[in-house]
Amino acid sequence: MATIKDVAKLAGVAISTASYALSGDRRVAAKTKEKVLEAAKQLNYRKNGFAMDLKRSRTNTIALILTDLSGPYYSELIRSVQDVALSNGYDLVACSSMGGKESTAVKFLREKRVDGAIVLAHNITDEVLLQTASSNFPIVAMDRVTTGEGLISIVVDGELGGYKATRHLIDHGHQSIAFVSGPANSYDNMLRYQGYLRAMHEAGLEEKAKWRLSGNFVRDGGYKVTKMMMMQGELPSAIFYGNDEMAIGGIKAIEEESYSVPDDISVIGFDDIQLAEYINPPLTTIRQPMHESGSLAGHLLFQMLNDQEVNDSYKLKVELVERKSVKSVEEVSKSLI
Amino acid sequence: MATIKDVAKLAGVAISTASYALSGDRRVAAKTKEKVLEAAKQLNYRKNGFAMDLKRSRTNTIALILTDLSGPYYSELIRSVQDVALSNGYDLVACSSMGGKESTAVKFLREKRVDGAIVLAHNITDEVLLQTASSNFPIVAMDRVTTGEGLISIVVDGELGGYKATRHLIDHGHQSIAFVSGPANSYDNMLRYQGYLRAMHEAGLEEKAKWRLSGNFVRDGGYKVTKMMMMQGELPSAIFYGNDEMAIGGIKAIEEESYSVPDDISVIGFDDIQLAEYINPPLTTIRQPMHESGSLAGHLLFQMLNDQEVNDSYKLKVELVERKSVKSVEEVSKSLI
DNA sequence: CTGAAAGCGCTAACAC
DNA sequence: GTGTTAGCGCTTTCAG
Repeated sequence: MATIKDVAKLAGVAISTASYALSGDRRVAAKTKEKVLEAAKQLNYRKNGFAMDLKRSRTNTIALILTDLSGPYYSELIRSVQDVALSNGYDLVACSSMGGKESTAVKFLREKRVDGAIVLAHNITDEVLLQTASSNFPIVAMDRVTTGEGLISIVVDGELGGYKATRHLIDHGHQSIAFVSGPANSYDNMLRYQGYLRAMHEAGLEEKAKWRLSGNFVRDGGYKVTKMMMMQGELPSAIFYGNDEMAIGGIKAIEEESYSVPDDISVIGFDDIQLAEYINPPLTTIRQPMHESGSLAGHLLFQMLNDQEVNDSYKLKVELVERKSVKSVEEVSKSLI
Repeated sequence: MATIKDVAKLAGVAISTASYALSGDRRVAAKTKEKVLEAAKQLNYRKNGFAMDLKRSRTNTIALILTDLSGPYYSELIRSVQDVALSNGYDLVACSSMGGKESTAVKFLREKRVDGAIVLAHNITDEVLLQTASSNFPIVAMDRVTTGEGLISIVVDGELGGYKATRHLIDHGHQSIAFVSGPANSYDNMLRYQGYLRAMHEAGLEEKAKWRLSGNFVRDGGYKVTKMMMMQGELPSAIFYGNDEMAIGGIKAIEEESYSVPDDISVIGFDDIQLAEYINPPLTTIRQPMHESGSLAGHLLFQMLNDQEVNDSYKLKVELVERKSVKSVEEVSKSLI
């Protein structure tokens, strides 16, 4: 591999001159520059990125760390972060935290291969974040509330979301409402559940233990849990699934047993993933402000990178998007007559 | 930022000893090692990744380059590449080629910030690929046929796909079949179109110019073009959309005009994106073997990285997945009686 | 305008 | 086992 040294030699100039010429410094004579460029081309010279980063001790790159690069949910988020990065003249790389402590993500953080990071990955411990972040290595954590030096957090108001979802069901006359939760250790899930409880209590409704089930935030979990619920006989009139994936699985289960959504059972989800609007019936759900949060995360990161003051935690509002998977009980009974 | 030098000094050992201790070389005494580790912890020492890469002149990382990180189509591909990378002990970063020559992607390639790359991004020119690839910087290009030193390619048999799709329609008795194409400069599109033509000619059918329209591979394009077609009056009995996105837009247009898919018009797509199975009616389409191609790309890259021989181009088969958007003309006419 | 030289932080011979 | 040292390839003073 040709180095700048080779280029300089071939062009018959000093290394520094070659460097200047290559990086377009204006003080090299046009003729010299041309010579260098020619030599570079001839040698198929490629500058070595690390050497440069090492010297500059800056990478001009930020990382977006996700649990699973292949998850389809993040598209909007990724896009907005990307836009912000681009408009700040920074590069963005995405990497996965699969593999926990050994993952690419953790390596990137620990070894400072980037100038800062946005992390949306629950399998990275708070400890790692706290240890890695510092004023010259800012991190924006999403969906968790850890803060510290150089570490700020953005969360979405899941409690409010849970409340809104449940309230929507109650407002439509539902009294028996099941909650299908995600993993027990999930902070998001807990918030959504708390919102659910608040709405239920406020309306003087009771949560039935047998209608609180866990589907682990995955489609198949929602499916299985719903099947189980149906086998037990007594059914709720509405189900609040902790996320859309589970709701999609749930709807499938419901329809397989020849019940109809929303005629027999109303369903509401959470997230508003892309699929939500395409399934049948289109899913009423709580929309996560992906675009806003990505964009906010990006901006905050750059503010920190530029040593500007930022708050250390942000909470984003959430909204209900009404589609066709919830029907009011009055309407349902009317149509039965 | 503490460097290894600081650690060594605090621990009272030489730099090399510190380095050995930190990287777990077995020849340092347990006690020394402990001292070093303790010092490192105290200083909150983080090793500098570039310095290491520079020294080692290897990064243990490969890049997956996509046009748009936020595209949802690639999930399966990303996952399979990720699996292969992980199981080879390599890290994977994904980056976007948005921004063309100035993009992160091109920078990563030119500056060799990784050991090799898989690129699925049409806005990166063949030239860049050819220039950057070399025996010690292998690149696997997907969806294009450029090859060169250290550069191999994987394509999916689009011609066959186009043929199969069209043939499926013909086998269902359709004679007037429209083709909605993607961008004119798209290689994929061309292949699919050729397959379409081959099937048409083989069946002695004629392509009508007015039924060959371009929807630019986007949903809205499919929608508009279909609307236009419908306004012109005479309708085909089936439409082959160059990709699923356009088909989804097209179906919307068709239904807005109170026609039904597949009762009035049969529709077939290409790609088998996740949505395809969820829309109404579920879309019959040609499945791209995303998982297989990702996995193949990964394996080939590692073979090249390990200086093993590989072919320089691979072509993957494609299969039809039959769902509900195509109906045979006999069935249709029967139901009209 | 050009050249010599000092490192950036780390690894890996090599010598003790 | 541990210390010394020579770079990896580049940028960037500082002299000339």
